[in-house]
Amino acid sequence: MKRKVTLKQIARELDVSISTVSKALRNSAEISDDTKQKVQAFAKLYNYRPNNIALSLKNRKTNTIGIIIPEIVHHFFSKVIRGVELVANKRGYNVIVGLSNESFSKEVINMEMLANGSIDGFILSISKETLQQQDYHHFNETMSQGMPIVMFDRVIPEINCDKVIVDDFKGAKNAVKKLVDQQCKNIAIITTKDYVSVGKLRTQGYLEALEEGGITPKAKLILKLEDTFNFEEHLDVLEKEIEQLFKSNKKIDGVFAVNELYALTAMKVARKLGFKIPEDIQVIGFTDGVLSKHATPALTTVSQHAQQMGETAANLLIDKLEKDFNEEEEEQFQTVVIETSLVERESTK
Amino acid sequence: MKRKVTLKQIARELDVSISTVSKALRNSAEISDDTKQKVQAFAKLYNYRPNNIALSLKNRKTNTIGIIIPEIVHHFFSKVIRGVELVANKRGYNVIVGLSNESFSKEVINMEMLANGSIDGFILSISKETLQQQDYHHFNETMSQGMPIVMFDRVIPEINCDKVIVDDFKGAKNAVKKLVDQQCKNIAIITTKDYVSVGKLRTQGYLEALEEGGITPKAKLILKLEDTFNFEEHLDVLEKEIEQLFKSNKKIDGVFAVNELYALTAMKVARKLGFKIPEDIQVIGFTDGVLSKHATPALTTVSQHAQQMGETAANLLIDKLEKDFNEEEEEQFQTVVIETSLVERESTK
DNA sequence: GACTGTTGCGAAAACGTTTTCGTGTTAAAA
DNA sequence: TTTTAACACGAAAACGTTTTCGCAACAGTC
Repeated sequence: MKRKVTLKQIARELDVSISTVSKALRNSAEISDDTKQKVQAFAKLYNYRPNNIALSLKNRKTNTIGIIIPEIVHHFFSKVIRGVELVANKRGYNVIVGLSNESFSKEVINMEMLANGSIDGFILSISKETLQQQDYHHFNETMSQGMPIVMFDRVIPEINCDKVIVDDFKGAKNAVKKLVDQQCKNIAIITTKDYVSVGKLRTQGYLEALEEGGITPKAKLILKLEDTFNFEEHLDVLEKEIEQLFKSNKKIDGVFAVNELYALTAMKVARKLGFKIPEDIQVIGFTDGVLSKHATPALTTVSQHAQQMGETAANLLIDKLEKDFNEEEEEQFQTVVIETSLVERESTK
Repeated sequence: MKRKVTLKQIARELDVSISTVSKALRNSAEISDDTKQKVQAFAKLYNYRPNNIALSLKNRKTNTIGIIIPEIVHHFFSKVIRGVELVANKRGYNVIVGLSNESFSKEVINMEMLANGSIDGFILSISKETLQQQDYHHFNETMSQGMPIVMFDRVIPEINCDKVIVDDFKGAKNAVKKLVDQQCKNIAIITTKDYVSVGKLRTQGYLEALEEGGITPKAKLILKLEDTFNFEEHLDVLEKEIEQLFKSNKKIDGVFAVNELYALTAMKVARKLGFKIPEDIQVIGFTDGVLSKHATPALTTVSQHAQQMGETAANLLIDKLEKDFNEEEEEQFQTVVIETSLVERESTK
């Protein structure tokens, strides 16, 4: 087991100084061709590679970006990571992943763990618990120490940083508009409580689409679910909630759900109750997931272009990291809005 | 924007030496209580945290582990990551993710990028291209430099390292046995070409289950697909292949598919051809995915316990990293086999 | 022969830590 | 008073780089 070879070892072997080795390897004009050849040959033979950690320390730059997400077993988030990794790698960066597991304290711990020199900047999506508690000190502290943050999807208006979001309002509005155009008269929405910003925005989109379609929204048709509850593990609870919705509103002919699971479950319940999709009830979901594509019938959804979000976030962050800080002209933050698109499949006419 | 405070700055402010600050913060007995208090108070005020990079350099230990996977937008792999992250975090490690995208060269590049000091060890699953080319020099080189590797799922017998695998053979055999027990007489398998080790093993399990059930395997019922082809993007091709299988074998009454996509598509095609599931044809998949659970009918699958694989791999790696290397008693490698379990849902009787 | 310029290389600092060892001061023991 | 021991702290090395600067040796110019 041979240890990794260092400049010092090469220097000792060849009886030159460390500086000479370093310069020879970087092809400095200071070094004679003879010496260069000797050193380079030796380095190649022993497969020398500069130690990243030493470089990071010297350059005060790790070329690594941290991404903190609430959950990784989730199509949306894993696609975002893919996007981040893609551009990060292309631009010479590594990606270090932290999972908050939707918990405030894990989010804080993860960020503190990485903020002490391990990375150059963050890309993150805020955990539900943090959103609820509205405690954002860790974001502000991190930024005040000169570490840039790019937030995506779940963001907070009050925080000053780059953001990549989807036009939740417009996406939802278009989806519901589609239902209205298809002659749906009683369109229900299955959404989350309002503290989840995306849920709130999508609900607003729903309301506006209805109004523009000349339909008066009815409170009975709006099902707001507690999003902290883990429905994936307790599908039956979700089913009951939705069944209740259908049973007390027999005339529902359209459903807009703010995520994949809600939409799928809605279809399942509807089918159980004897409705045909899309003949009796049309359903649209909101997601970037794989379930929709393979569902029966395949689910029409609002696509969020998760990978593109990841790519955009990574580019934003790296741009900021590599920007020349001589130009001290008041730091500017951007919010990039990714357009959603409606992927029409079989659950709508 | 205040820079992160360092020992040196604290030392200068308080007019003591760097050593004293360092010792005071670690509560060394060498330092007087007075000085300790002074230093600790100051450090707290300025929110001092030791720089991880400097520590890594000093300790020649990064407390970071690298995980290289072929694809992240994939339930199995993201669950593995979750498992890895869980125990890594618990044991004080960070996780850095590299995606090979099933490509040999990206796998090599990613590993080289991380092997130069950025991490302490690897957890990885081999890309398809690497498996095909059978070029494993990068694994051997990495290990010969003293960096441990733990492989999971897609492994190579010839390589000496810790491994975490699923009992593909047994899992497949049990699944097919279940079909046999359910009186299926013409059981087809949809699998991959043999260079994918897991595909091969699962096929063997299928064969043995048939033989034990007194059924003679028929070549016509074995569909081996080229796994490098991206079926997720070209579902129609996959459908045609499977449709061909059904059409030339009208008496098929059971299907065992080595992954989720194949199984789901088989169900879809079968339904299209007028078969009822599970009445006419029973289907079992192999996976840890989410599609199976939400399919209609819900798919019976062999669960791989992906998260557990990740946890096991992480523990194996960290154990090795933290093992006292004084005991030079011939390094031992383990292969941990995770038991699969059959999750029975609606696609079987 | 004295100056200038070029070439080729090494010493040392710096990045931020931890840790070993040395040392000056003071108090206790002889 | 002298010796010893305890105490409190600082200097310096080390981890592996890069880079600035200084300097010796030599060649060329006047």
